[in-house]
Amino acid sequence: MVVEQPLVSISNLAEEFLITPRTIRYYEEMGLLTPVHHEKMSQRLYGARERARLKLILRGKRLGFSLSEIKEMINLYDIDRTEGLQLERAVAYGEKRLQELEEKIQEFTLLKAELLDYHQQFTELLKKCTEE
Amino acid sequence: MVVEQPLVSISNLAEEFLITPRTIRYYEEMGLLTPVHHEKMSQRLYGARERARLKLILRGKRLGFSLSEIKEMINLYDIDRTEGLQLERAVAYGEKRLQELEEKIQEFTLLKAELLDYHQQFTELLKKCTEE
DNA sequence: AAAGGGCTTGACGCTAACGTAAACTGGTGT
DNA sequence: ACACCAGTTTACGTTAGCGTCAAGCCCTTT
Repeated sequence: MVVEQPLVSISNLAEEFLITPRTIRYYEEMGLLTPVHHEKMSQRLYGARERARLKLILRGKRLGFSLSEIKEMINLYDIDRTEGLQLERAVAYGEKRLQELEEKIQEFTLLKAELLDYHQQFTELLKKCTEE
Repeated sequence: MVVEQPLVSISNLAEEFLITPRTIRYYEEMGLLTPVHHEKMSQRLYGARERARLKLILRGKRLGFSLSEIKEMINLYDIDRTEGLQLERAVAYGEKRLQELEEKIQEFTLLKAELLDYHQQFTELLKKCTEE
Protein backbone atom coordinates (compact mmCIF):
# COMPACT_ATOMS: atom_id res chain seq x y z
CA MET A 1 0.00 0.00 0.00
CA VAL A 2 1.51 3.22 -1.18
CA VAL A 3 1.18 6.26 1.02
CA GLU A 4 -0.78 9.09 -0.51
CA GLN A 5 1.67 11.83 -1.32
CA PRO A 6 0.69 15.46 -1.15
CA LEU A 7 2.05 16.56 -4.53
CA VAL A 8 1.88 20.26 -5.27
CA SER A 9 2.39 22.41 -8.36
CA ILE A 10 5.33 24.67 -9.00
CA SER A 11 3.59 27.91 -8.09
CA ASN A 12 2.20 26.42 -4.92
CA LEU A 13 5.67 25.34 -3.91
CA ALA A 14 7.00 28.76 -4.84
CA GLU A 15 4.40 30.47 -2.72
CA GLU A 16 5.13 28.17 0.18
CA PHE A 17 8.82 29.11 0.17
CA LEU A 18 8.37 32.75 -0.84
CA ILE A 19 10.31 32.38 -4.08
CA THR A 20 9.35 32.44 -7.77
CA PRO A 21 8.62 29.48 -10.08
CA ARG A 22 11.54 30.61 -12.20
CA THR A 23 13.91 30.07 -9.30
CA ILE A 24 12.59 26.55 -8.80
CA ARG A 25 12.99 25.74 -12.48
CA TYR A 26 16.50 27.14 -12.37
CA TYR A 27 17.39 24.85 -9.48
CA GLU A 28 16.09 21.94 -11.52
CA GLU A 29 18.10 23.06 -14.51
CA MET A 30 21.17 23.05 -12.30
CA GLY A 31 20.40 19.53 -11.16
CA LEU A 32 19.38 20.40 -7.62
CA LEU A 33 15.76 19.30 -7.92
CA THR A 34 14.12 16.46 -9.83
CA PRO A 35 10.34 16.82 -9.67
CA VAL A 36 7.92 14.21 -10.99
CA HIS A 37 6.66 14.92 -14.49
CA HIS A 38 2.98 14.12 -14.56
CA GLU A 39 2.13 11.63 -17.33
CA LYS A 40 4.07 12.34 -20.48
CA MET A 41 5.61 15.65 -19.68
CA SER A 42 2.81 17.93 -18.75
CA GLN A 43 3.53 19.45 -15.35
CA ARG A 44 6.08 19.32 -12.60
CA LEU A 45 4.85 17.97 -9.29
CA TYR A 46 6.67 18.30 -6.01
CA GLY A 47 6.51 15.96 -3.05
CA ALA A 48 8.12 15.65 0.35
CA ARG A 49 11.55 14.87 -1.02
CA GLU A 50 11.74 17.97 -3.19
CA ARG A 51 10.42 20.12 -0.38
CA ALA A 52 13.13 18.83 1.91
CA ARG A 53 15.75 19.49 -0.75
CA LEU A 54 14.48 22.98 -1.43
CA LYS A 55 14.64 23.72 2.26
CA LEU A 56 18.28 22.67 2.31
CA ILE A 57 19.04 24.69 -0.81
CA LEU A 58 17.57 27.87 0.64
CA ARG A 59 19.37 27.41 3.90
CA GLY A 60 22.60 26.90 2.00
CA LYS A 61 21.94 30.12 0.13
CA ARG A 62 21.31 32.05 3.33
CA LEU A 63 24.62 30.77 4.62
CA GLY A 64 26.44 32.01 1.55
CA PHE A 65 27.14 28.79 -0.32
CA SER A 66 27.01 28.71 -4.12
CA LEU A 67 24.53 26.48 -5.90
CA SER A 68 27.26 24.09 -7.00
CA GLU A 69 28.52 23.79 -3.44
CA ILE A 70 25.00 23.14 -2.26
CA LYS A 71 24.57 20.55 -4.97
CA GLU A 72 27.58 18.63 -3.75
CA MET A 73 26.39 18.83 -0.18
CA ILE A 74 22.87 17.58 -0.76
CA ASN A 75 24.14 14.84 -3.01
CA LEU A 76 25.74 13.42 0.11
CA TYR A 77 22.21 12.68 1.22
CA ASP A 78 21.45 10.65 -1.90
CA ILE A 79 22.31 7.11 -0.98
CA ASP A 80 21.51 5.73 -4.40
CA ARG A 81 23.85 8.17 -6.07
CA THR A 82 26.80 7.06 -4.00
CA GLU A 83 26.95 3.35 -4.38
CA GLY A 84 29.72 0.85 -3.94
CA LEU A 85 33.20 2.15 -3.49
CA GLN A 86 31.98 5.69 -3.92
CA LEU A 87 31.11 5.47 -0.25
CA GLU A 88 34.65 6.13 0.89
CA ARG A 89 34.84 9.23 -1.23
CA ALA A 90 31.52 10.45 0.11
CA VAL A 91 32.67 9.96 3.67
CA ALA A 92 35.97 11.70 3.05
CA TYR A 93 34.26 14.58 1.30
CA GLY A 94 31.76 14.84 4.11
CA GLU A 95 34.56 15.18 6.61
CA LYS A 96 36.11 17.98 4.63
CA ARG A 97 32.82 19.83 4.49
CA LEU A 98 32.26 19.34 8.19
CA GLN A 99 35.62 20.86 8.96
CA GLU A 100 34.89 23.81 6.71
CA LEU A 101 31.61 24.32 8.50
CA GLU A 102 33.40 24.28 11.81
CA GLU A 103 35.79 26.97 10.58
CA LYS A 104 32.97 29.13 9.32
CA ILE A 105 31.17 28.86 12.61
CA GLN A 106 34.31 29.99 14.40
CA GLU A 107 34.70 32.93 12.06
CA PHE A 108 31.12 33.89 12.67
CA THR A 109 31.64 33.71 16.38
CA LEU A 110 34.71 35.89 16.05
CA LEU A 111 32.90 38.47 13.97
CA LYS A 112 30.07 38.49 16.44
CA ALA A 113 32.47 39.06 19.32
CA GLU A 114 34.06 42.02 17.56
CA LEU A 115 30.74 43.58 16.71
CA LEU A 116 29.58 43.03 20.26
CA ASP A 117 32.70 44.73 21.55
CA TYR A 118 32.14 47.85 19.48
CA HIS A 119 28.49 47.70 20.29
CA GLN A 120 29.19 47.92 23.98
CA GLN A 121 31.60 50.81 23.51
CA PHE A 122 28.94 52.63 21.59
CA THR A 123 26.29 51.93 24.13
CA GLU A 124 28.45 53.35 26.91
CA LEU A 125 29.28 56.39 24.85
CA LEU A 126 25.63 56.92 24.21
CA LYS A 127 24.82 56.63 27.88
CA LYS A 128 27.37 59.30 28.76
CA CYS A 129 25.97 61.59 26.10
CA THR A 130 22.41 61.33 27.32
CA GLU A 131 23.37 61.60 31.01
CA GLU A 132 25.63 64.61 30.46
CA MET B 1 55.75 63.02 17.39
CA VAL B 2 53.99 61.02 14.76
CA VAL B 3 54.45 57.29 14.69
CA GLU B 4 56.16 55.99 11.59
CA GLN B 5 53.56 54.13 9.63
CA PRO B 6 54.43 51.14 7.52
CA LEU B 7 52.64 52.20 4.33
CA VAL B 8 52.65 49.69 1.52
CA SER B 9 51.74 49.79 -2.17
CA ILE B 10 48.68 48.21 -3.70
CA SER B 11 50.43 45.17 -5.11
CA ASN B 12 52.20 44.54 -1.84
CA LEU B 13 48.89 44.62 -0.02
CA ALA B 14 47.36 42.37 -2.66
CA GLU B 15 50.15 39.87 -2.27
CA GLU B 16 49.83 39.96 1.49
CA PHE B 17 46.14 39.01 1.30
CA LEU B 18 46.38 36.73 -1.72
CA ILE B 19 44.09 38.85 -3.87
CA THR B 20 44.63 41.07 -6.92
CA PRO B 21 45.14 44.85 -7.09
CA ARG B 22 41.97 45.04 -9.14
CA THR B 23 39.97 43.63 -6.26
CA ILE B 24 41.43 46.22 -3.89
CA ARG B 25 40.61 49.06 -6.30
CA TYR B 26 37.11 47.71 -6.66
CA TYR B 27 36.61 47.77 -2.90
CA GLU B 28 37.76 51.38 -2.92
CA GLU B 29 35.38 52.17 -5.76
CA MET B 30 32.57 50.70 -3.67
CA GLY B 31 33.56 52.89 -0.73
CA LEU B 32 34.98 50.12 1.45
CA LEU B 33 38.56 51.36 1.47
CA THR B 34 40.04 54.87 1.51
CA PRO B 35 43.80 54.67 1.02
CA VAL B 36 46.14 57.65 1.27
CA HIS B 37 47.02 59.24 -2.05
CA HIS B 38 50.69 60.10 -2.01
CA GLU B 39 51.36 63.74 -2.86
CA LYS B 40 49.00 65.04 -5.52
CA MET B 41 47.45 61.86 -6.73
CA SER B 42 50.28 59.61 -7.64
CA GLN B 43 49.90 56.32 -5.80
CA ARG B 44 47.66 54.61 -3.27
CA LEU B 45 49.30 53.78 0.02
CA TYR B 46 47.84 51.45 2.62
CA GLY B 47 48.40 51.57 6.36
CA ALA B 48 47.20 49.71 9.41
CA ARG B 49 43.64 50.97 9.16
CA GLU B 50 43.13 49.79 5.58
CA ARG B 51 44.72 46.46 6.41
CA ALA B 52 42.29 45.97 9.26
CA ARG B 53 39.38 46.90 7.05
CA LEU B 54 40.48 44.59 4.28
CA LYS B 55 40.72 41.78 6.78
CA LEU B 56 37.13 42.40 7.82
CA ILE B 57 35.99 42.62 4.22
CA LEU B 58 37.54 39.30 3.29
CA ARG B 59 36.13 37.60 6.33
CA GLY B 60 32.72 38.97 5.49
CA LYS B 61 33.07 37.60 1.99
CA ARG B 62 34.02 34.15 3.27
CA LEU B 63 30.91 34.24 5.41
CA GLY B 64 28.70 35.00 2.43
CA PHE B 65 27.89 38.66 3.01
CA SER B 66 27.56 41.03 0.06
CA LEU B 67 29.87 44.01 -0.27
CA SER B 68 27.09 46.42 0.60
CA GLU B 69 26.27 44.47 3.74
CA ILE B 70 29.94 44.44 4.66
CA LYS B 71 30.13 48.16 4.03
CA GLU B 72 27.36 48.80 6.51
CA MET B 73 28.95 46.56 9.08
CA ILE B 74 32.43 48.08 8.96
CA ASN B 75 30.98 51.55 8.98
CA LEU B 76 29.82 50.73 12.49
CA TYR B 77 33.48 50.80 13.39
CA ASP B 78 33.97 54.30 12.09
CA ILE B 79 33.38 56.55 15.03
CA ASP B 80 33.84 59.74 13.06
CA ARG B 81 31.25 58.72 10.51
CA THR B 82 28.58 58.21 13.14
CA GLU B 83 28.51 61.40 15.13
CA GLY B 84 25.93 62.98 17.32
CA LEU B 85 22.50 61.48 17.34
CA GLN B 86 23.51 58.98 14.70
CA LEU B 87 24.84 56.99 17.62
CA GLU B 88 21.44 55.64 18.56
CA ARG B 89 20.85 54.44 15.04
CA ALA B 90 24.26 52.79 14.96
CA VAL B 91 23.57 50.98 18.20
CA ALA B 92 20.15 49.83 17.04
CA TYR B 93 21.51 48.68 13.73
CA GLY B 94 24.34 46.89 15.49
CA GLU B 95 21.85 44.98 17.59
CA LYS B 96 19.97 43.87 14.52
CA ARG B 97 23.13 42.63 12.88
CA LEU B 98 24.15 40.80 16.02
CA GLN B 99 20.85 38.99 16.10
CA GLU B 100 21.20 38.03 12.46
CA LEU B 101 24.64 36.69 13.17
CA GLU B 102 23.25 34.64 16.00
CA GLU B 103 20.64 33.15 13.71
CA LYS B 104 23.20 32.31 11.07
CA ILE B 105 25.39 30.59 13.61
CA GLN B 106 22.45 28.50 14.69
CA GLU B 107 21.65 27.57 11.11
CA PHE B 108 25.24 26.58 10.57
CA THR B 109 25.18 24.45 13.66
CA LEU B 110 21.99 22.80 12.46
CA LEU B 111 23.43 22.09 9.04
CA LYS B 112 26.53 20.69 10.63
CA ALA B 113 24.48 18.40 12.83
CA GLU B 114 22.57 17.05 9.86
CA LEU B 115 25.68 16.46 7.84
CA LEU B 116 27.28 14.79 10.83
CA ASP B 117 24.28 12.54 11.19
CA TYR B 118 24.46 11.34 7.62
CA HIS B 119 28.19 11.10 7.91
CA GLN B 120 27.90 8.65 10.77
CA GLN B 121 25.33 6.56 8.93
CA PHE B 122 27.66 6.37 5.98
CA THR B 123 30.62 5.48 8.09
CA GLU B 124 28.74 2.60 9.69
CA LEU B 125 27.54 1.42 6.33
CA LEU B 126 31.07 1.52 5.05
CA LYS B 127 32.32 -0.48 8.03
CA LYS B 128 29.76 -3.23 7.43
CA CYS B 129 30.75 -3.38 3.77
CA THR B 130 34.43 -3.81 4.45
CA GLU B 131 33.86 -6.31 7.28
CA GLU B 132 31.46 -8.37 5.22
C1' DA C 1 67.83 58.94 -24.12
C1' DA C 2 65.87 54.70 -24.08
C1' DA C 3 64.06 50.93 -21.72
C1' DG C 4 61.83 48.84 -18.04
C1' DG C 5 58.92 48.22 -13.81
C1' DG C 6 55.06 49.64 -11.16
C1' DC C 7 51.39 52.53 -10.81
C1' DT C 8 47.21 54.94 -12.80
C1' DT C 9 42.50 55.31 -15.13
C1' DG C 10 39.18 53.74 -18.39
C1' DA C 11 36.67 50.28 -20.71
C1' DC C 12 34.99 46.02 -22.05
C1' DG C 13 34.33 40.90 -20.80
C1' DC C 14 32.60 37.27 -17.97
C1' DT C 15 30.04 34.11 -14.67
C1' DA C 16 26.27 33.11 -11.35
C1' DA C 17 21.64 33.47 -10.24
C1' DC C 18 18.00 34.64 -11.37
C1' DG C 19 14.07 38.44 -13.75
C1' DT C 20 11.16 39.04 -17.45
C1' DA C 21 8.81 38.75 -21.64
C1' DA C 22 7.08 35.97 -25.68
C1' DA C 23 4.85 32.33 -27.62
C1' DC C 24 2.80 27.80 -27.09
C1' DT C 25 0.07 23.93 -24.74
C1' DG C 26 -3.60 21.77 -22.12
C1' DG C 27 -7.48 21.51 -19.07
C1' DT C 28 -11.89 24.08 -17.34
C1' DG C 29 -15.95 26.89 -16.85
C1' DT C 30 -19.84 29.17 -19.74
C1' DA D 1 -16.50 27.36 -29.52
C1' DC D 2 -14.27 30.62 -26.83
C1' DA D 3 -11.93 32.60 -23.22
C1' DC D 4 -9.15 32.00 -19.37
C1' DC D 5 -5.79 30.27 -16.36
C1' DA D 6 -1.76 27.70 -15.00
C1' DG D 7 1.79 25.59 -16.72
C1' DT D 8 5.65 24.97 -20.38
C1' DT D 9 10.04 26.18 -23.19
C1' DT D 10 13.09 29.60 -25.22
C1' DA D 11 15.62 33.42 -24.97
C1' DC D 12 17.31 37.75 -23.91
C1' DG D 13 18.15 41.19 -19.87
C1' DT D 14 20.31 42.37 -15.38
C1' DT D 15 23.33 42.79 -11.24
C1' DA D 16 27.51 41.79 -8.41
C1' DG D 17 32.18 41.03 -8.28
C1' DC D 18 35.69 40.97 -10.18
C1' DG D 19 39.29 39.54 -14.74
C1' DT D 20 41.63 41.36 -18.44
C1' DC D 21 43.41 44.22 -21.62
C1' DA D 22 44.91 49.08 -23.39
C1' DA D 23 47.14 53.33 -23.04
C1' DG D 24 49.47 56.56 -20.42
C1' DC D 25 52.39 58.46 -16.35
C1' DC D 26 56.43 58.44 -13.19
C1' DC D 27 60.77 56.94 -11.59
C1' DT D 28 64.98 54.39 -11.94
C1' DT D 29 68.53 51.90 -14.19
C1' DT D 30 71.58 51.27 -18.01
